[in-house]
Amino acid sequence: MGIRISTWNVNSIRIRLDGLQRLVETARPDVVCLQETKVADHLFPAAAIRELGFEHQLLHGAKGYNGVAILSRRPFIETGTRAWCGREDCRHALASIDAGEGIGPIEIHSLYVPAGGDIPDPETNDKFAHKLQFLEEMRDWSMSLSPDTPAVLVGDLNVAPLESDVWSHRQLRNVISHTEPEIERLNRAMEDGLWIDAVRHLIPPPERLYTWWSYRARDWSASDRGRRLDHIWVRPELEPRFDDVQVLREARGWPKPSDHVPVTLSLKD
DNA sequence: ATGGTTGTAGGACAA
Repeated sequence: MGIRISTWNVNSIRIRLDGLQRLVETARPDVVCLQETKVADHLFPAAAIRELGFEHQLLHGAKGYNGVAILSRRPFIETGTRAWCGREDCRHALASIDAGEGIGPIEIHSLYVPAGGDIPDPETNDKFAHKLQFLEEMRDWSMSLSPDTPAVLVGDLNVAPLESDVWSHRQLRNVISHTEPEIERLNRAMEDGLWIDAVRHLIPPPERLYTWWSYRARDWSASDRGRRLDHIWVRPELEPRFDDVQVLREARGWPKPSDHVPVTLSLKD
């Protein structure tokens, strides 16, 4: 049976329902993890999404900003949310789901790391300080996870760590998402066997790979000034289950696109 | 060169 897990920063779920349907038809996910749903739970378009086959929905949203969700064809075994940096700002939802006979239950985490504002100085920019603190907390949290439970962490981590994750390492090295302090902290959160970057395991550098293109470009595809901000990490024990990864670049060209595209991981039995 | 666009809002702010 295996399992297919998609992650997508939708930048408002209510205006991305057509896109979600296209994602479901194209990538055939069993589980969809969303970020930036930008809607309070009682206004979430649950019925329309149920129609797409996702009967089980874990919502963790707020009015206007942030918001994460996990949509599943299969029942949840357990669900939860987590507050980061002492803030209840709807950036993390988790659910355990049966991934099939050979794999068993896995814990799936949908995460939305703060973007961090514009100025890469934690002294003058509180948003950047928050982002760095969040990334530091990711290591502590990762080390606290049970070593027995296979886990997958997906979402908009808002950091493009590798040179081949950005259109120009030189021009972005002082731009938030690709600065040294962010990359250091993101790497610390993965090191020592905590997580494997599943996407780069299956599509290794130096191949360029992006999941986000700014809305501000005249022609996003022609200029192709993208960054890989959306990630899928898995605990090392799941590595033998890797089957395939798909970055749905074409979604950036859909009508009313999000600025992020979906990423899908297939795990096999 | 310090722009440009999208979204939630129904003005300013976040991304």
